[in-house]
Amino acid sequence: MKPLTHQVAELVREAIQKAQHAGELPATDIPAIDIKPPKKAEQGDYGASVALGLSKVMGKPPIEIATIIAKHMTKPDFIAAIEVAPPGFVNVRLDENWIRNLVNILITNGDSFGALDIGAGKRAQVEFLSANPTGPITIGRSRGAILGDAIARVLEATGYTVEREYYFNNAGVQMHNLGESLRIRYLQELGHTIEIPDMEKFYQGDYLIDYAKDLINEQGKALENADWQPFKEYAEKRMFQWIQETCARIGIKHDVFFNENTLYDTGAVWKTLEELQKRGHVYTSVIREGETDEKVIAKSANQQPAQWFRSTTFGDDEDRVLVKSNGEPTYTLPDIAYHINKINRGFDLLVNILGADHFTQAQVVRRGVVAMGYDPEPIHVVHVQMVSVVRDGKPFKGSTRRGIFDTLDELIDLTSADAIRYFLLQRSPDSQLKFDINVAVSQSNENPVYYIQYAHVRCSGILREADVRGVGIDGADLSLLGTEELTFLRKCLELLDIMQIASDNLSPHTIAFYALELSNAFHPMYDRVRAFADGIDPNLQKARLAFYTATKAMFKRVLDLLGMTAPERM
RNA sequence: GGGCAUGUAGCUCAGUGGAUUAGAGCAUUUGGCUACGGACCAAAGGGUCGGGGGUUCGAAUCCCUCCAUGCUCACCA
Repeated sequence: MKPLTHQVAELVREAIQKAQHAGELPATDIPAIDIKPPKKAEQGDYGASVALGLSKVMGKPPIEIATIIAKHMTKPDFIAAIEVAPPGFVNVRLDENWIRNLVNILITNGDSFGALDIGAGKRAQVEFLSANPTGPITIGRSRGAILGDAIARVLEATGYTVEREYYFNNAGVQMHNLGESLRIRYLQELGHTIEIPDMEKFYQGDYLIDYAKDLINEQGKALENADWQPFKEYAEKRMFQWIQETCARIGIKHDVFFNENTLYDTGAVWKTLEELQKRGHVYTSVIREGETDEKVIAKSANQQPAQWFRSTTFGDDEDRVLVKSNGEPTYTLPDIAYHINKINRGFDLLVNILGADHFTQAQVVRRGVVAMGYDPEPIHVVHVQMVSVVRDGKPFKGSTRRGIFDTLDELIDLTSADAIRYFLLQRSPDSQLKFDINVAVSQSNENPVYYIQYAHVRCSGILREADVRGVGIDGADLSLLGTEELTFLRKCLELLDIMQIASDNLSPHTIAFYALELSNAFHPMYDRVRAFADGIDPNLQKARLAFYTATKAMFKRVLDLLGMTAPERM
């Protein structure tokens, strides 16, 4: 199903075209038609303001244009009435029995309600959390992790076949240092007196002491004379286990772990360089072309030449180094190769979640992709702003365990996976985020997570009661549902528009907001629309039970889309 | 200094050209439990949409400018 706003827009467009053919409206271009719910409910369900904009080009008063449009509009089964309102709106009223039928749709297919076909037949990849396995997931990274997963869920719901990918590098200096750090811990645990060398490079995390003990349990002294490599491999294995365990706790699972090394093994990195050279976008020089800073010039006088990407051709402020003077590539080169690899895997949409601090790098890579002759259009980079954690009104300082700061694990322990997912998804990625631990753990009306889940719990309560009383919903007469229920069902219908927006803009926070609005529509109604009131008509009771069955499915669906649980009891 | 982003109610934030009145949650004030779970509900107060210009019939939304805040401008990874 398409969002009704889109269907109505299409009806309006067709009506204008028909009127133009009939000579009742001048043959002008038709602008994009925006359909919005009017401010006041009594003005209808959807309104089009297109006549106001057309007034000038068509040389007619808006009200006249609106009247002509309304006259030519066809009326599908979901529309009860088409009306014209000053100064020139075309308003549409939905058919109430059609709305009531949403109850049946939700009961039978609630778990796919709001699904769209935007991405039907298309493949999307979402790359997120790509962190080198040198430590546990930090709070800082968790926002991107949860956003990436939520975007993947949105894309799945809007028809895409989605792969979640984790890109990592296990061959760099950091991993060498990690291996070396574990080696030192291992030797220390065996009783050797080893000084911790360079504090800058040494990984201080106490977990390495635990790993060293485990390693001794498994292999004894066998590695006493080994170099850093087996330690690096062991640390990496453990670290990935840890990262994946943390991910599992919060509902995240990657389909593909892509090792940067494969880009070297297959020669892709150097092929990328050759291709860029062939295309004339690379030069060899000790210094950036056009460098004017005398300090930089003086400093580089004795250096070996490096290979530069002339990214300024593609709008960059300055050219970037691809291969350092020591012959090693910078991250830019394998990053470009990686993106080419992704494009060649045939995805229609490539989403990449990065911190705001990676903005420049992402731009360089994009320019590299263009320089390689590829269309960068499928690549969408979402940058997330910082998240700061607050407890008791003060910046949160993580665990006192040495070397492990601000882990996502600790935050899950302190709060809950549901709370973290909701609070991190609640805001637009563009806005900086304050995560207040006190609010996230509070079991009160400060906490929207409980407010939303409580709606599901209340529905469950009603259905439990129905079970006890042996009342079923078969043959429910939905025409008995009143305005309160209809208001809620109209709200349910909005999910289709929300999904469209969330998918188009890669913005799951709209769903988080919607979940709160839906709860806001639910609770007042729950108070008044009772299924077990004294002396209630059995037919009305049955209709309302069907309605609450649908309502429960609706909350389950929305919570699913956010990756949150829908509890039966709290 | 350049780039990107942000600035909307006391607080946290939605809202990327339309309906005489700019929304939500929390907080504040007032009222409501013999009910399917009160982790709830009803009502009220609270705004020069950072400042100033401009475009438009119409601007929180588009353009210019200024101010404030965050991130970023490596032969780092």
